[in-house]
Amino acid sequence: MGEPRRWVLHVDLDQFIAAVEVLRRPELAGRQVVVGGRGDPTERGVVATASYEARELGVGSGMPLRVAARKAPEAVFLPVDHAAYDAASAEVMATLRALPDARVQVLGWDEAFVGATTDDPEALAQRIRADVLERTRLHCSVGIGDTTVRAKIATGFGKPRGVLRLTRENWLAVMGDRPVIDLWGVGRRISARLEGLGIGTVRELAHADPELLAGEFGPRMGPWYRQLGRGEGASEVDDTPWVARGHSREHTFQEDVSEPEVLRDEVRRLAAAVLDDVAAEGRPVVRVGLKVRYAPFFTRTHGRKIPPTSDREEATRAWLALAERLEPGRPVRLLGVSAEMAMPPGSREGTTPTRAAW
DNA sequence: TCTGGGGTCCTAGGACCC
DNA sequence: TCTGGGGTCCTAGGACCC
Repeated sequence: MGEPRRWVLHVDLDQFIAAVEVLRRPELAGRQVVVGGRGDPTERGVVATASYEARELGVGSGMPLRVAARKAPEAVFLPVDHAAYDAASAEVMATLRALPDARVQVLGWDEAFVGATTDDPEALAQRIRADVLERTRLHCSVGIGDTTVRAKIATGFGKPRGVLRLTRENWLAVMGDRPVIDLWGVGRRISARLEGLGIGTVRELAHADPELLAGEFGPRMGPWYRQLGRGEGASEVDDTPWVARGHSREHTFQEDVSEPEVLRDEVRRLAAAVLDDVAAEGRPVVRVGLKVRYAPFFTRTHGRKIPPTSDREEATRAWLALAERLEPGRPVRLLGVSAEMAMPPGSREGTTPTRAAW
């Protein structure tokens, strides 16, 4: 047991979206459930979450719905229901905040770090699992670590409904021989570039030449990847309120669109939704962006800094001006509209690169 | 297989200025 | 004339996460 000390716990709900859907439709328990898009597997869209039963057939997050339907023809397909997940998530986070002397840093709908001082982190983890289950009827897994990075990785080994501890002492024993892509923050591309440097495992990354990494990835990301390989990072949970940098909306057309007037209407529609989100923050727009994905799948972005404005007409004109840059007649698959807002004075700037995910 | 939507941050390169 | 060096701002694109 030992002396009380600081711990980071990472709480992650098990198949969160699918679990929320099953809660309100108990008849779906034990069935193959796939949530994504508008719930129509003949449409353009991807899987948000699949139940474990569907995963057994090879259905996974990010997979096109049409592919999922081929792999799991018997599955129940449901539309994404943001409001329902928002509500369930709020209950989970409230449960965590009710823990005594705990700092809570929300990472997403179904994830949070909890910082606490205890001599028995496993007992705390089990209490969290019990509290969350009692209050929300949702199961979760908990990773225990001496850094946020290790806690986050530990959760994956605990799933489902489990608890695992990962610290400086056992990090390399557990992770050393695994491929770097298992690290949080290393994806397919970075993994391939590391492979090109002869770095394939977490242990090799942990011991890699810092100069080599800086040369390949730059002065910030190079050192950051080496730190990741060592499981190092923040050891304290940051529970200061998060200030959104921006808002965006995008839409994939069910069929490609070439008509300029249809595209302009879509820009106006997306802009209105973005401006609603921006208005809720009460900060002016300082930069506008337009994203276009031409058929079959070629994406471009256009952006422009603008004089700070909270005027809807003015902002909308800025987006429509960007839309003038669309290539006339070229079939468009997706349009997106984004806004960056002025940061309030004294607000926290980004800390580490993986802050990106939060 | 045919590829959503909402975020965040990093990097490279050009423009511009002294 | 055959061309510096550094800093800052801006834009586009890349990568990652849930």
